Amino acid sequence: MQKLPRSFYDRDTALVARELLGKWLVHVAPGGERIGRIVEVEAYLGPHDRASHSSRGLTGRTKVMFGPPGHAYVYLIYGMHCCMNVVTEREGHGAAVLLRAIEPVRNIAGRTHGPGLLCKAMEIDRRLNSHDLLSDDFFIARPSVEDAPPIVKRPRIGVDYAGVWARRHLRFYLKNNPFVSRP
DNA sequence: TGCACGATGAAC
DNA sequence: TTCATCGTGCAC
Repeated sequence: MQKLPRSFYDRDTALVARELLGKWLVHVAPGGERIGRIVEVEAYLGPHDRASHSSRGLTGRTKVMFGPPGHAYVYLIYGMHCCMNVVTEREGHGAAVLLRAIEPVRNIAGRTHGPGLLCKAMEIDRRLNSHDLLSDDFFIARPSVEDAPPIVKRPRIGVDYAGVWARRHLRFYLKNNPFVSRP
């Protein structure tokens, strides 16, 4: 298991999204070390992407997205669920990858097939917003044995308000994986 | 200072 | 299809 370097995140967001599939999300949480295999993600390209939070510019909430790559962007949605993103590209760009589903690897209880459920199972909340993913307690790693299963591309979920951007195939998941939120 | 609205999940 | 529940962004 090898921690991903900063340079992994400082690249094209859709490419980073695809390459995050199969990687391990690791959180050394109070309840123990929790590990999940990333099986579903969505790319949010930047301020020009109408589905992205960064399309409203640099605000209190989105400042993490405009920060340096390799940090966690965690926010509260619908007043009750947390969603976790990984900041990508160079500082100031405003892009991120939403983690939508994981497959349990170690110490994972409950369902994981959705961004809110993923955070609950991984013990991720807003206290981890802006946390550096090159830290030792919260990071993403390349597993010692990594396969390369086929990747499916689909429109993103829940962004119908985004016009033409809602139709872009920026959601990626591992084909036939039973832990994907919506096959 | 007030208010409409979610990158969701669960129940009906 | 409906609803719970509250932080954020923007209107006033």
